[in-house]
Amino acid sequence: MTLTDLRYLVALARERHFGHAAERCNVSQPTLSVAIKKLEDELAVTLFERSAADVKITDIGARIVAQAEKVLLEAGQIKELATAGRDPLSGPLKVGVIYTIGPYLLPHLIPRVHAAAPSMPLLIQENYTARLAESLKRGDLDVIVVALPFEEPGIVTQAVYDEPFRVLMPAGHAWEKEEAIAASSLAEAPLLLLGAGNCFRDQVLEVCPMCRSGEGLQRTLEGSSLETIRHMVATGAGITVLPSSAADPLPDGNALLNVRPFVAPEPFRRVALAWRVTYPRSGAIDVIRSAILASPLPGVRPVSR
Amino acid sequence: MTLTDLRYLVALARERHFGHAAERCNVSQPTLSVAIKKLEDELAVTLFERSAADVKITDIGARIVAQAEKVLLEAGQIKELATAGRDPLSGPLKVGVIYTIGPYLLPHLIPRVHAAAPSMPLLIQENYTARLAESLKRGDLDVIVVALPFEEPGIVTQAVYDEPFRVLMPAGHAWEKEEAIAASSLAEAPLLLLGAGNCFRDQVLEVCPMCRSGEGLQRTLEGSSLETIRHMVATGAGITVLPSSAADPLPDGNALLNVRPFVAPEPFRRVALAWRVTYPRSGAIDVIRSAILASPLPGVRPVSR
DNA sequence: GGCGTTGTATAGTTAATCTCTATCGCATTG
DNA sequence: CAATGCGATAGAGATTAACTATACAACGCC
Repeated sequence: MTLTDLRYLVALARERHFGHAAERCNVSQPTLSVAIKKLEDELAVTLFERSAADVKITDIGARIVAQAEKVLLEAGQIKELATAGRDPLSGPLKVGVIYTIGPYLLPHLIPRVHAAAPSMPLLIQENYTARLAESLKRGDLDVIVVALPFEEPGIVTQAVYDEPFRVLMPAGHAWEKEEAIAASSLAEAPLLLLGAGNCFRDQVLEVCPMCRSGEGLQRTLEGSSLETIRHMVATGAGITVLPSSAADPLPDGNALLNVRPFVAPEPFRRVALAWRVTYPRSGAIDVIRSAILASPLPGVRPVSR
Repeated sequence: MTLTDLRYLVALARERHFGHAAERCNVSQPTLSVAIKKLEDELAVTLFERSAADVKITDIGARIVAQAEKVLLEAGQIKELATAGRDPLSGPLKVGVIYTIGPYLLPHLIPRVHAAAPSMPLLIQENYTARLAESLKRGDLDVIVVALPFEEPGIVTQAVYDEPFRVLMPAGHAWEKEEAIAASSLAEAPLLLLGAGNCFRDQVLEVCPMCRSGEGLQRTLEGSSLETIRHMVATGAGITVLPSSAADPLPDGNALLNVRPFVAPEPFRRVALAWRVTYPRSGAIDVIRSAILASPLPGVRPVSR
């Protein structure tokens, strides 16, 4: 029993004439004849009474035809589902973002994606890189925004932008008069750091090897956020390093805080998109990339593909 | 897209492993692989993300699988319907009976058929032979009980029983002392006849050629029934001829009526079943035949097949 | 970092099936 | 009784579906 057989069956029930039914199905009369006979043999039921005068459907035949119509209807729904699902910009997209990007990117990203792909709602999760990677591989996320380096089997990454680091210090700090800060100076002041698990913490420590080795005065704030740290800096608890997108939006004449770049070569992080190689909705990812690049993130430099 | 493809699809969605899914479908892994790929091409949608680690279903894939399950479920119903409908003794049987048999046969027939085939309800229509024949050919009836001769293209008949004719006369009639009546005598008395269209009327006239030619005293009672005629005979309005099943059930010592056979050779009618050659439920017809033969119709002689 | 393992895709072949044209057989009709 | 209409059947050809064998990719393990 195939869907084709059922189509023949329904056509014959409608036409009550093998020739006409065959024509409607764009097949020859013998083809339809044989198919119906095969169906009857398979079901071990007489579906039609053939006579010279006309073709009559049996009681059981009528019931089976009604069921066959239901099957064909449901099968048609499959094609409709496929057509509707063909558009990579339709259907929800599960996006993951690391904590140190989310608060600065998402407010810009979400409306831009919605404008570009109105029928692609975003389901967003913020988390550590490691957790995002796990969810991505498991299929709980479709695409994630992380900082490089990020290497995972089965995952491809695409750099989107580079983002320089800034030094944040309270108003009245000794370095206030400096134009730019040398990375090596970081060990001299109490440096406020995010907790373990945040890749940005590691990247900052990378910038300041002395801090990493524990020679500096750094203090780790577990379970905190860049925003909390910023407030702490404002109260004079120490200095910190922020990505430009988090540091630069502040009005430069902020009463409590000063932002300074590093001296060249500026340390920076490279932010990338990552998804499973097998993920089929590449169009959706393109939309995300474009929306990120269209977002006004101060200080960032796009990475050409 | 075939039902087989959908079965593969559902299996793969369940197993999330091409090899295991193929095994469950009793096909080789490449067969299933190719089928899924063909489906994906046809629907122009990626249903699964294949990777070394595992097989993930896409969002659209999951929706299509759910729909495929629905299709397969409905398709399975077809087989169930066929199985249920395979029994010729299941489902209603549309039976037609001529007016001069129905009242005497049906009270016996119906309970016997119900006993033999409890899930085959009878839908019964009484009518003239010509009308029954029309309904039978149109498919409004499945089998009819008529008197022979009955020849119709596409219709087969099977004699069931022979039924002798009887003479019915009022008590005190001149022929009361006769053991048997000669057919030729019928022209001498007022003979009450059914209206045109009843085959039994013609058969009676056949018995008595003089009556047919209008030489007798016959009176036709249009729109009447054998029972009405019997009452009229009882009131002395004339005599009549009845089939034995209608005449003999009377207690012989009926105060108002006398029943006499004809002198040999007794005139009789041959009652038969008729159905379309193409009618598939021959088992149902066998049940009807058996039930008729098991009915206590006085005077009738079974006709061996 | 090469190598074995696991798992899917591809190639090539064979077998089944589907569909076609041509024709038969049956029944009705003029 | 020939003509016609219609479904069934036969035989050929083409398509498709299945198999086996093998390639290929990704990961894990010494």
